Amino acid sequence: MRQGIELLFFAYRDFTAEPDAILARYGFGRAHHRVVHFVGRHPQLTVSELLGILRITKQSLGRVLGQLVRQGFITVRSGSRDRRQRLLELTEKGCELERQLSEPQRARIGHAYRQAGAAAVEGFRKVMLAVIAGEADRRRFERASGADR
Amino acid sequence: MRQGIELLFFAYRDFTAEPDAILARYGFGRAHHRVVHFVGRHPQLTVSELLGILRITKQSLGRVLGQLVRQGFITVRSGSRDRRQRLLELTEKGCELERQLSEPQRARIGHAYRQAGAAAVEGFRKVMLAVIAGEADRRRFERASGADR
DNA sequence: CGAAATAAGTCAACATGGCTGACATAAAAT
DNA sequence: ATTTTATGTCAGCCATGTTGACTTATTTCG
Repeated sequence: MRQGIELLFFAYRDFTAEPDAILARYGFGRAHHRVVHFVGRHPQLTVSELLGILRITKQSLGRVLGQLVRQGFITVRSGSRDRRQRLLELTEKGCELERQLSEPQRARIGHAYRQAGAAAVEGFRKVMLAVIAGEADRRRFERASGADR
Repeated sequence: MRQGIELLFFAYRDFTAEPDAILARYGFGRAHHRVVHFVGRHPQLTVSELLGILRITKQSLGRVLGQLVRQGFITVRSGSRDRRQRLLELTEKGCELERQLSEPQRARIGHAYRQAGAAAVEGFRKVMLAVIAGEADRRRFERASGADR
């Protein structure tokens, strides 16, 4: 039980260390990474959806999102169905940043998956899903999910 | 692959949410939790060992550790073998705090383990261990480990 | 023994990224 | 026409990370 707690601590610590080093070169932090990641995975994500995922305040998000938009990593356009919404998308530059940041993480996870084997990965997914609190968040991970968001 | 990345993000986010709320009642933050956790798990831990685990600077640790010591959650005494070392231990009050903080995490992990089953837990452990970068850190998780540190 | 290395602590200053609270604007919904 | 919703923004606070400089006590090593 307590081992599980520590596994999460150490894994997360090492999992974030490499991207953090890359982010520092851009003058960015972990918060920027999270935004770039989720906008990359879900093009046309709205601000409030992003707030719901990150569980931070509008003001906290505003700071990092503003920097990413002003520096040309993310584009914003109004929704057509609801013109109040801002639909977020990565620019080419943003995609490149996302690739760079996720590269070490994909390598680390890929290595871990190969090392552990397919059956272990299955178990890993099961446990991690059960750790996640909300049914809504768990649904993001449904198999062969074509439907985003 | 990218799912694995997100699983770690969501699991860690939910995993830390409940203790954070408890910590706020003490005027503490996540950093205090980490110190209390590792001192609890490894009585007589030294300052430099703790620094190695947390991967933060002496100054950052000094702040939170100082608060915990001054407020009577942790005791410090000099090592007998090496009198430069400070051996850290939880007080009764510190143990109580540790129990309180770990309670929701133990519940969450316990629930996830039961939900997923023993085989899945085995796989979870395998993958998580392979995500952890350092051989030394992985050794902390050896089976039936009686030997600490 | 004396010099160098090590464990720990401290001061100061700075950055990131959380937070609250208050308020503004545009668009949609009622 | 009013209210609600989505978003943005200003100001200020706090926790926790950072670098750099320097001190003290103790151990280790030539």
